[in-house]
Amino acid sequence: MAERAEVSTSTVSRVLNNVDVPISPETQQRVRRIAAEMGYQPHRLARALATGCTQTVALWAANLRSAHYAQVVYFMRQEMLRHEYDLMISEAQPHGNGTLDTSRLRSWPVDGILAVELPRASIPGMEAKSLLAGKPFASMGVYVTQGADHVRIDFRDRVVEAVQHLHAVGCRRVAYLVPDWFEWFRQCQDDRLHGYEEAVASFGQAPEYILTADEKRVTVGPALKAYIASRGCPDGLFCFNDDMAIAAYRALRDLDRRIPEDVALIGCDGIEDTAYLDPPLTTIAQPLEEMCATAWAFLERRLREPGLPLQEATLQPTLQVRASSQR
Amino acid sequence: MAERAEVSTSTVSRVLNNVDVPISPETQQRVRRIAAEMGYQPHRLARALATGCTQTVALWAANLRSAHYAQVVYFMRQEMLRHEYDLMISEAQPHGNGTLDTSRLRSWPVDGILAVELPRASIPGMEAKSLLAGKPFASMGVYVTQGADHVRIDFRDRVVEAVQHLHAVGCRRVAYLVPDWFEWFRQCQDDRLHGYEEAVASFGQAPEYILTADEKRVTVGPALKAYIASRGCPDGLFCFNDDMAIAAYRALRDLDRRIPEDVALIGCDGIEDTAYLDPPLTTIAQPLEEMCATAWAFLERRLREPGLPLQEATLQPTLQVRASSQR
DNA sequence: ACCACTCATGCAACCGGTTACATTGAAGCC
DNA sequence: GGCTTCAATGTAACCGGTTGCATGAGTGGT
Repeated sequence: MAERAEVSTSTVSRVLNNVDVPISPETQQRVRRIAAEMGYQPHRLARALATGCTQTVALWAANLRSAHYAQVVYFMRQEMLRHEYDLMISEAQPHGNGTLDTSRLRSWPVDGILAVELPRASIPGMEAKSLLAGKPFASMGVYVTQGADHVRIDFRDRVVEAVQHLHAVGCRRVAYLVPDWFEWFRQCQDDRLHGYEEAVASFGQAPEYILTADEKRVTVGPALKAYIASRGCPDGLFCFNDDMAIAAYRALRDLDRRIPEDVALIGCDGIEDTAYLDPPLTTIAQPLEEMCATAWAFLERRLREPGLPLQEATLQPTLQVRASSQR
Repeated sequence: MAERAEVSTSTVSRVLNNVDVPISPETQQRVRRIAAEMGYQPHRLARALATGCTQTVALWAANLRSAHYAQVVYFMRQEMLRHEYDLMISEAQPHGNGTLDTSRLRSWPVDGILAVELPRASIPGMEAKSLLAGKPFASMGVYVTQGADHVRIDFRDRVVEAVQHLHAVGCRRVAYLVPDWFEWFRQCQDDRLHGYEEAVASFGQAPEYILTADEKRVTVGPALKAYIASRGCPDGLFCFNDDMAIAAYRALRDLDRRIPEDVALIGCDGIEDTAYLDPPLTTIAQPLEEMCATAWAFLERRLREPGLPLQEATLQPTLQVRASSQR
């Protein structure tokens, strides 16, 4: 502590942290001036060690590679910047047994954790809370995390609207392109699944699922082609997310199916790129900025008041109708 | 220290850190067993405070919103994961005066900094090194950071190849779509600029620049349309990056110009999405995985040996010819 | 038997702050 | 004037580890 040029360290600490202990105005000014002169930066590690609070939160995303999550990282970081917190990033790495790998997270002392789309945490009996050793936790997204602060994106009504819209423009066979973790989705109460089933039921079609091994484009495209080759081509396609929809563009083009004339297409998430596809993709856009701001507000509040009752909010995505579903 | 059930804290520390002080085998086993039993996690803050090393690095990206940087974040994180380091993310925020805002970075005690594309740092007299208060530093990308470890992507030859390829397929007026920080680019020795100028000179065309206010799609598209309206349409377009190329797709479509028949298009960076556009975009793909691995290796080495001479590497991107430039 | 020396481990200072508690000096009250 | 009270600041313990140095128990040499 070079401040000893003037007074003792505890006084300095009190002044700079605005502790509510009375301090003479002259001393305050002197300390402030000296600190400014020498460009004093309190050592955050030391402070964190003493106070037990690091001014850092972790963002835990299901899949950092997708543009959708990149957007979430972006917005969340803007939010952190405003609140003078730092952001560590992590990726959800499911163990073989279906639990989440928290070892890396636990090792770094963050004050709290923000998570996006942790499907498995929403399965009863697998609360993320217990996995995280009681760290303040807020989650966001479609999958509701049991027993934790959560900002929910309620896709159901928009999916119903989207699929009925496909029917309205003349589609008579609307399939759902979806990763084949099918049982998970049912257990997770996936809104999209329910919305799709409700919608097709409303116009008397049986649900038709096109399953793909995962969400990667290199596997989705071939799976779709194979499906069409063996069972014929639906005239409407609702996709689990925009990434899969983008893969579908290419697969359909390779098969000489026109969008939207032969197949009308709708995606999910609202990735910016989809507006630049040819034709522009109809998609259900998530209110990411609001989602991030709300989740941060929840977490920040809980950091201050750990005993707070559960905080929950539900946000509505919006259907953006573009040319891929217009006839 | 709950370990006092057995021995004293210093011994525990020595055992778990494999210090080269002789320790009896029984003690070692006992300590290890107890530690395992109680799931002991050394408190990283405390360790960091004592050792002065946090096992954390910051990644500093020019623009987190773009899919290109999202990829970099992704690959870098994979690299960190392998090496048991944690990653903080930051974004380069240029001050009004052209320097970089390092305050957020300096505040959190990371061991070192990785940066991607810091154009201004490559301008003589603005070395990033001095800005970072001597923190170990490695940069990556097109813009070479003066006086710092650097992994360079050398675009020049590939850009020459790309632009000559446009000429070879019949383009006679190849323009360069580029953000209008034009003076910066010259000062930064931007390879793309030099490559473009060299290539058009090789077939006797004068360079033609289409300047845009920034790289955002919402501004690039209108700028391109306005340019074409006033000066006519080039038959070949080389784009500063893929994001701008994606914006160009839409603008050209709106103007009823076909790709590649009316305008042949080439982008830069190799964003995954570009393969799914219609037609798929010809692009110059950066070897991101290798870039990240090399930059990490440089930084890691410098953390161990601060006095090391400058480390530099140059990687070659690859021209991926796809339908957007084929006739 | 004694000394020198090595092996194994404990002690205590330190990293750079925060904070409960003690101390000091001056003002207020009877 | 002595005693209480409170404002202003210093002291020291603590956060949870790491590490230089000291100590004590064996061991071998003479």
